[in-house]
Amino acid sequence: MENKQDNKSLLGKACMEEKTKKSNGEEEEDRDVHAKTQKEEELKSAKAQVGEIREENERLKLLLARMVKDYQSLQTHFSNILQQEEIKKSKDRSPAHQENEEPELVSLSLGRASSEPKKLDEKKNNNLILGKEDEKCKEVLTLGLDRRFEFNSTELAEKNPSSENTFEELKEEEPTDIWPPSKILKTMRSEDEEVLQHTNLKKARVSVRARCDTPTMNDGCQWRKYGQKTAKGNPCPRAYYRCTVSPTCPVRKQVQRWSEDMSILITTYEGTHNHRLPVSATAMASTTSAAASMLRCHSSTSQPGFGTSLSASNSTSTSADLHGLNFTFSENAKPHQFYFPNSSISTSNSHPTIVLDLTAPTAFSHFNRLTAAPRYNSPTCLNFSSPSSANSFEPKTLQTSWSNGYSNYGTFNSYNKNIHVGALNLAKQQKPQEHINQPFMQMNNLSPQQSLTETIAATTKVITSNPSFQSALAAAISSYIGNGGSEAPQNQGGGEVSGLNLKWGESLPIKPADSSAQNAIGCESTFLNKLLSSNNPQQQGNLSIFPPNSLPFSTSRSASGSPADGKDH
DNA sequence: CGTTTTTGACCGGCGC
DNA sequence: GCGCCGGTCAAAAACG
Repeated sequence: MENKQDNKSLLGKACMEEKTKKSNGEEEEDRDVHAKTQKEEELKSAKAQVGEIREENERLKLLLARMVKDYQSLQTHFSNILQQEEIKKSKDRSPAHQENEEPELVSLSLGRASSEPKKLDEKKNNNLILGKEDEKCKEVLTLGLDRRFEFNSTELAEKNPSSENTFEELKEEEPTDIWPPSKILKTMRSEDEEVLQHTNLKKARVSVRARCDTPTMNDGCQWRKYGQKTAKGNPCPRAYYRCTVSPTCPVRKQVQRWSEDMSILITTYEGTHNHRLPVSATAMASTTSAAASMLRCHSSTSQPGFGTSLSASNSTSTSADLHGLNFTFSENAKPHQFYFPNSSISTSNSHPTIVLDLTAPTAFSHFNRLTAAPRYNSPTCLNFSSPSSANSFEPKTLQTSWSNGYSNYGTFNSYNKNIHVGALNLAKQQKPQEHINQPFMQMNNLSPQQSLTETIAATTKVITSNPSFQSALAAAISSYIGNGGSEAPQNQGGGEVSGLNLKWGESLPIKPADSSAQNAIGCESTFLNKLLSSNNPQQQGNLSIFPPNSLPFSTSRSASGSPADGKDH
């Protein structure tokens, strides 16, 4: 480079000296020098670009190396703990011993991923957890990365629509079970945890109860009915649906009218989508995922009667599976609680179930009766019937089509921006004869649409806007970003969490779920979506959310024009 | 004709 | 072991 510059200056000097000669041949020579200079500048900029790319490459390599390292350390932990478990199982464990161990198990299991009961056992000091928390957090997050790899692969597959197999192939390797890590971890947990894991393996369920005049709730996903049964204790048949967005998607849902108030539809979701969701489906998905993750937290704590809150002493960690993304985070030193509005948690069933009651306040009395019913046998019934209008995140306008899907667009006004979100359409237009419970709806004075709008917003909002939830999430993210986050590029479409400039999310082109979606409304009432919604004015019609199956802190800016998302068939 | 729904059969878990 | 029950399968029917 320097030589070239020298040459350039020499040439320029020579040029100046000989200018007086003014011969034609010399002018041509002058032009040649200019051209050379231009080429050299181009070369320079190109080299600079290459350098930047190299740097980026290095950063990515470092990130990958870190991930691999974390994975390996976890594997080491795994084998160590497995050995210790073997040794321990050979001994008879006294109940007292179990009791002593339990608090630690609680603390660890909350993070869902971690696996170090024995390590901590050695320390015999809960406070030390605080010191170890960061490390734990890293590991926890690392476990989450397993999932993120999966999602990343999805992203890759979407980036390369021609290679659709990418995701499929990876999926074959990935367990399609809802809680893949739990399978791995199962063997290395204590017996108590194994029970808990077992319940998780039995698939946590999120039951959403909402007023709905259609046979099925319009949650944005595509479902195919595969069975119907009349369950005991309810004259209304229970319909079984499976998600058909992806052929391998394990998600099922059951839909049943509540026998005591047939205007209320009970939709029970089970599983996590292993594919990208249409934007219109993210509202419900995020709600149920958050609830499910809370349920996992709940089930992984063995505190009695804590249905009203999830709390633990000293240190807690919790995980959230948002849009299929596993977030596991910890919060130190201070107990925090997650309140579930209108929700109840039941672990007495074979399947741990959390019930989100999205019926209007008017229906709340029913809900109370319901939760007292033996089937749900819930210790708790939380009233959230909404008072939270004070919440600054409350959207000024919200619409939903979960009840009928007649209106066109859901718009919420947030941060002084109108964000038009995708249509939430799920339900196909119903045939008249399918409105089996219409009379009940006619009896219902409250507009189902309105009530559902308010309640779904409130539900998600309360779950996700809980300061503890946010701070825990923010702590986890900042912890992660703090570790590797310098590599995280600036995301123009990122959202902010708890005041942290955490850039995340990915812009998803909004696309109606299908043709009928244009007549459906978007119900992006979830606080999460708002939280993660894009402030990116450049991408009209795009909404930055947690991409269902993508790297949460994606380094990719590929969102725009991704051909794969929201594709309905 | 391809896709979805219906519906009886089948299966596995659980309690007795 | 038996029966009940929830859940799934799969062939047939219905639908677009």
